[in-house]
Amino acid sequence: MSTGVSAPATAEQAVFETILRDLNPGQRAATSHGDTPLLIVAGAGTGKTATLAHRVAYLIARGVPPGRILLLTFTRRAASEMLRRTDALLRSVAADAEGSAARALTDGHVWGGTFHAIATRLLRMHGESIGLPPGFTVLDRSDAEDLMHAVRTGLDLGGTRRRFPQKGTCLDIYSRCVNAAEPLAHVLETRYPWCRDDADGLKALFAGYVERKEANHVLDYDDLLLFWRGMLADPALGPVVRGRFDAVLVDEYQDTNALQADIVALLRPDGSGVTAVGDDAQAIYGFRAATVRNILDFPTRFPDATVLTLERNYRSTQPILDATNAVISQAAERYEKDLFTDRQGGALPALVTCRDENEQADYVVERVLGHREQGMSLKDQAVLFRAAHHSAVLELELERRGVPFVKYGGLKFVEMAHVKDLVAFLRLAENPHDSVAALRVLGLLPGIGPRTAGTLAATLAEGTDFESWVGRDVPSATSVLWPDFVALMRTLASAPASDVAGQLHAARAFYAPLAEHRYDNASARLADLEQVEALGTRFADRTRFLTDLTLDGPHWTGDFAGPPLLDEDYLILSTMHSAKGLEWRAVYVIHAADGNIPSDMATGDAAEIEEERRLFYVACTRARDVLYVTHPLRYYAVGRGRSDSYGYALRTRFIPDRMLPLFEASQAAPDASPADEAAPVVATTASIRAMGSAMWE
DNA sequence: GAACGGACAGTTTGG
DNA sequence: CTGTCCGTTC
Repeated sequence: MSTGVSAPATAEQAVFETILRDLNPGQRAATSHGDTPLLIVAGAGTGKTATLAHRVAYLIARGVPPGRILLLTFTRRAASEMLRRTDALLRSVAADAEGSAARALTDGHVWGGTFHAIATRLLRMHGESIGLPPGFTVLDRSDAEDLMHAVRTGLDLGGTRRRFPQKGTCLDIYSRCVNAAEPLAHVLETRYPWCRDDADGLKALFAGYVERKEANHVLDYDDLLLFWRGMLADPALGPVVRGRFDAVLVDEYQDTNALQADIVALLRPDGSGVTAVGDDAQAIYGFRAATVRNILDFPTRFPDATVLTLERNYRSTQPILDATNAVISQAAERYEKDLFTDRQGGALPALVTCRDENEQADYVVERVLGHREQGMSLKDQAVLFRAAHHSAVLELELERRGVPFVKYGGLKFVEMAHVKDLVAFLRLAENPHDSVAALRVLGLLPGIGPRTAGTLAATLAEGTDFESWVGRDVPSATSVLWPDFVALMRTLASAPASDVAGQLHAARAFYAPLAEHRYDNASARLADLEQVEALGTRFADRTRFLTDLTLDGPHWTGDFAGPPLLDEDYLILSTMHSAKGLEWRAVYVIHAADGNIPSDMATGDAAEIEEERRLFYVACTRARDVLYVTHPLRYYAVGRGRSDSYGYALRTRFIPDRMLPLFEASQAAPDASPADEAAPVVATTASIRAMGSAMWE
């Protein structure tokens, strides 16, 4: 106990008390837990983010320097949210405390970010000692596919004669092997049985891919983790990297993979200072080799681990919780958790049947505007769906009615072809060995196809600058532009790295006429490029710009050409995956039909269906006050042209009939003609035509 | 031989 | 809307 007169001790006590003040007993225990390994199993809405933020604050108050705390999250959005809360907490604590204590609390920065972003930072600092080129650049998913494709073509594996897995599939298989630490044969056997016969080809392909990455001075997403682990496993370098951190906190631990769990264990071999937070009921990244085993095995990996469970839900009303508890209770295996709340009031979640997608869109827009009239801003509401394209009809309706929205997930701004084109100029200037960037940029020039581009890229890679391109013999169609192009590249390569916007401007000036020739809707695309240039002004140097764009580019798409103004109100549209960790007062889960959730792309085995169930659970548990689950009965045939054929869809299997009492079931348009609803037509024009053709075939 | 333009098909989730 | 295939043009 304190001697009673020591003022600092008292002040310290006061600081701890302030940090713990607003927490419940479970959160308090987690926040103030000592140095032994800690696993917090936290149900949806139980204040997981708050607890982690408080724990970081508590560690700092206890004297751990902020710069020695590593906070690993799943998205940068989550990291900045958590750090913001930690910071606010420390500031309020510091305001009460004495001056010297206050300074210590707000001094220095916590290392916060995704595994990939932190890996990049550490590799830039220490990578050279394991032979990593200092100027390495990072390939995003589509760059990696491009490289895989180039290698496959080089090995003559992709020809039309033989069937060989698509480049995307090849990359998935490769990535699975690396992230799950499973041998190729096993991955093929268990997950890609139709590629079993291509094992030899894939091995050759992967070897070539790895070789090319090395020669190109590039790392893909998987490499970032692989090299981070490699540094930690090195007897000389490991202790150096490890020695940077006293505490490692991992959010969304259920969605980490074997490689990431290794990294955590290598950072803190005895587990001291490790805090992992997760919920096995919300594991939704199995397709990316995440494994719930990391949570389940945590106590085995760290025998002196403490496991705490948070069950008190602060987010949702009891009726919403009853429904979501029922959804997850059907899961085949899980840690029993029963979430409860004090928020007893509130309506049953709505389960709304719509005749078709258009009616669903109408219904959602009506409800959104209705809630807004009652004082719920658009930002307090979100529409969630399984796949990015599921919001297409809704987006049109929102645009038609002038409702602003921002869409998360799906094709990102930086993944659009013209944006990638522009950025590729800077990437090539940054790293002339990057053949993916080189091929992309060269391919833009008239007269240059894959072949010529390959030769030119190879010449470039022999040197370190663009001299070898000066005065080079190029196809006649290229010769007019070539000198300007080479001049541009030389300018970019020698330009001060700090002037990102200036470099983008120069590249844009060169690229604009090429884009106009290439695209029909060039003006819209050129407007996007101005946004990229504006984005560039926010970065201090080119390396950061390129890295951040690759690892965490802007996520918005939709009716905004750029980021919405902060004071503007807008509706959130998001994939269920991107909604993870977030919450809104009103949530609309649309397309809750079998085939969409569970996606018929993911009904291969029981484990996949279980993951879809958890995904649906994640979506529904985002709701605080009101939850709508809607599903159209009728889906018109997709594809080009107007087709009058359609099929029927059933309500998602995750809400079986016996769960109906937990919902308020209704029709989106109660005025529908009774005949239409009473006897649903089962025939489709397609099925009738099929019957017809069956007669004469 | 290489590039280009037109036609056509497929399209989960994400760092 | 992008990737891919194929016939035509340089």
